[in-house]
Amino acid sequence: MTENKLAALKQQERDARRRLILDAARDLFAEKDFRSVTVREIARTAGISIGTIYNYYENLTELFLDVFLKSADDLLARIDEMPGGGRQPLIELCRLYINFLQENMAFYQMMGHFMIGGDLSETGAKKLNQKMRALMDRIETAVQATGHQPESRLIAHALFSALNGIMITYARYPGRSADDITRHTRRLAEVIGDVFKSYAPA
Amino acid sequence: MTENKLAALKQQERDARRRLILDAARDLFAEKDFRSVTVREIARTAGISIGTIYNYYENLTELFLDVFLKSADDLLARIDEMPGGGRQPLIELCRLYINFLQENMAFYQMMGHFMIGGDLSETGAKKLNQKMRALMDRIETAVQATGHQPESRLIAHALFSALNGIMITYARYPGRSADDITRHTRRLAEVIGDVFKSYAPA
Amino acid sequence: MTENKLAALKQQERDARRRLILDAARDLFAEKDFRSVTVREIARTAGISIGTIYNYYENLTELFLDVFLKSADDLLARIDEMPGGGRQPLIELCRLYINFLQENMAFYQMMGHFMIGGDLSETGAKKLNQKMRALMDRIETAVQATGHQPESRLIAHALFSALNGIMITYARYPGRSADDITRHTRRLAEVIGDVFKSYAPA
Amino acid sequence: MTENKLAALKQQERDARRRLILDAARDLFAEKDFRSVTVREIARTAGISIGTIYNYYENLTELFLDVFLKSADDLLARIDEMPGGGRQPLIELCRLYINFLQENMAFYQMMGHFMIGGDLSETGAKKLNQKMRALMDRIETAVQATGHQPESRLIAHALFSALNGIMITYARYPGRSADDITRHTRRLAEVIGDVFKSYAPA
DNA sequence: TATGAATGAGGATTCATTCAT
DNA sequence: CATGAATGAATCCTCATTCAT
Repeated sequence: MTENKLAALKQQERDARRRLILDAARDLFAEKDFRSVTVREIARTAGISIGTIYNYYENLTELFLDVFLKSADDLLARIDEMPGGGRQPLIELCRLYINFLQENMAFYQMMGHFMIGGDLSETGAKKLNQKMRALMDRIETAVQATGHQPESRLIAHALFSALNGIMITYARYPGRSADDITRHTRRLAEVIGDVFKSYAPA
Repeated sequence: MTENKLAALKQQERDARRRLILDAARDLFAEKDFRSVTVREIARTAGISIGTIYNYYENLTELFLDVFLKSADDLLARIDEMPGGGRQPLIELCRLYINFLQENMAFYQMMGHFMIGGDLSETGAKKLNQKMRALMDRIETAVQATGHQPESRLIAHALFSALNGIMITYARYPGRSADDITRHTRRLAEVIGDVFKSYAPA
Repeated sequence: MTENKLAALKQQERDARRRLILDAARDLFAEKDFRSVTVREIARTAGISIGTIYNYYENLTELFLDVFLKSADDLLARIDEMPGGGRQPLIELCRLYINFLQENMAFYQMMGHFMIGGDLSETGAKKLNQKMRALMDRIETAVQATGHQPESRLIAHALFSALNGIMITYARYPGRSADDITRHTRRLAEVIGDVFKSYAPA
Repeated sequence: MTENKLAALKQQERDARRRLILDAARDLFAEKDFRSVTVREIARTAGISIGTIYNYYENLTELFLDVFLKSADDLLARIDEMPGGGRQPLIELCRLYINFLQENMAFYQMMGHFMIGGDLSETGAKKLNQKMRALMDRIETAVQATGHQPESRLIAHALFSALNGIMITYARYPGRSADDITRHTRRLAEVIGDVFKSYAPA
């Protein structure tokens, strides 16, 4: 029993430090393109040494992937906590997602990155796909709630794309204030939500 | 007058070489992530020296921006050449744009890049914004053609975002064949076109 | 007395663990260049922790040296067990030595390493030299048995060198099968043995 | 014609700088194990930047190989310049080779290194083998001159091994003065030469 | 005494940019 | 104006060793 407790403590400490690294990375991703974040920076931000990072992650890619997965978990949790009583769940979901993206710029950056080239390991790719599917399930459910039974998956894909597109296009529109951008992207999210809600395929 | 001619000739030659560099860059962008393309590669592909590239462009960013701007010009030209007689101009536009993106992966990659971090110069940012506005004008026109007078600019933004989102999400979906992806992205473009076409704000 | 027994037991345990480390290192050396073997690998192979290794050895060099010394002991034992009745003891010795080297690649690698740069401590160097002298004694004895009384030490040196040279030159000749190499090195050992056996200085 | 001259000059300059790098590497190899020589050190010693080295060599291995090949050329040249009138060409050759090894410690270090693992490219391995064969040809010729017609190649291999072995065993015998070592290794070379000269297989 | 996470200097290599020719 | 060799800061990652538990 004592051993069990000790092991549990060790694991807790390990998790804590992993979290430290993760958060450091996230903080940096909020400031700039995640691709230009270096191990040195992460180490310095986390207040640990470079070598320690490699005790927790095989390489930078694995760390980046973990940030992505954890962010996806956060997102899924937020969706699942959404009050179900709202009368416009689709639009609510759009708002929620776009707010999330705005706070987690790196999430969609990584989505694009890993989708395209992102030298992922076999298992890494699997984890990624699993999260993506889980996310799509939530969206599809919301789409179905608007009355679309057939083609609901396809429409979910389209909606997901549309929301992502907002970020790539306007997330940091040069020359606009952060507030302006926030307001605009939210407005767009609502429009898109409304557009999809109203959609009734012939 | 002779001087003028000479100057004109010089300018022509200059333009020709600029084109050479541009095309070399584009060819390389078609093969891989534009961020991983090096000056050396561009020089080799263009059959000129590295130094020459720096005679035509201040730095790599300027070159990349120029590729983006020229691609935007191509896109605008294609849109303006679109046969106007079609009964579904909005859907046609969606198809055209998504086809364009698929052939010009670097275009949307750069859009994301410049929007987010892209260390652009003042003038560079201006040129970029101008092109984006021109593109948005075409989209707005198509949106208005479906009957939306008020809010047409906002809807245009939403549509544009939606189409871009398709690419970031599905352009190179891992594990799918190129054909599958092409088919799926086109299908999504049509769905989005249809969704927006059918939209009639309350 | 109890204390003595306890101390003896402790010592036994200590020796056992030392042996564990040693054997792990040897196993790894059989697979690859000893210079590329890491402490981590040794610890993992031995099934103990890194720290423990440093409880038994000051540093990696000391461990490597110990492997060398133990290998030398093995070699000496084999030589001393050689049936004395053979009529060609010199050639037998050559065969034995070359077989040993082939099974203990690390032995000759380390010989070269320690002879050249090998940052050995004072005591380390002493131990090394002592073993080398012991080995040379055996060779000299075999040389004398062929009739060479004067200069026998010098000839022993020459013979020893010659045999070592076989390994550095042909031990892993690229493009040859392991079998081919074994056959060739043995053939060379015999030639060298024969050459030295036949030698009668003017 | 002017162009030809210009090109020739360029090539000369290129060769000169290659030589600069090569010599820097050689100087460092004389001081310590070539495996522990770093790019930074070579660059500093040569008085150039790190990047420049990579303009002349794909990677460190290629540079090391080049040092080896150039050393081999030097050796072959020395052998071919050997006065042919000597009455003991075999012993002369042994002396020459051992002197060479003593001045070019890295040569036999690399021989061992490349023979064993030395991640050589296809072409690199070819060049290496070619030089080795050229060297062996010289030795075989000298062996034949002592009267051995049959088995001369095998004996040449044995002799070559034997000479190399001198270096690995005594080149830097710890605790001996450089002079002592030189004297001893030369003496051993002579013994080995004499042994092989006198050899008459049954 | 055993543990193994933390350390960080040091490794090879890359690449945008400069500048003498 | 074209050239392309030289530059060197910056990249990721490794690994012997230490030390608190």
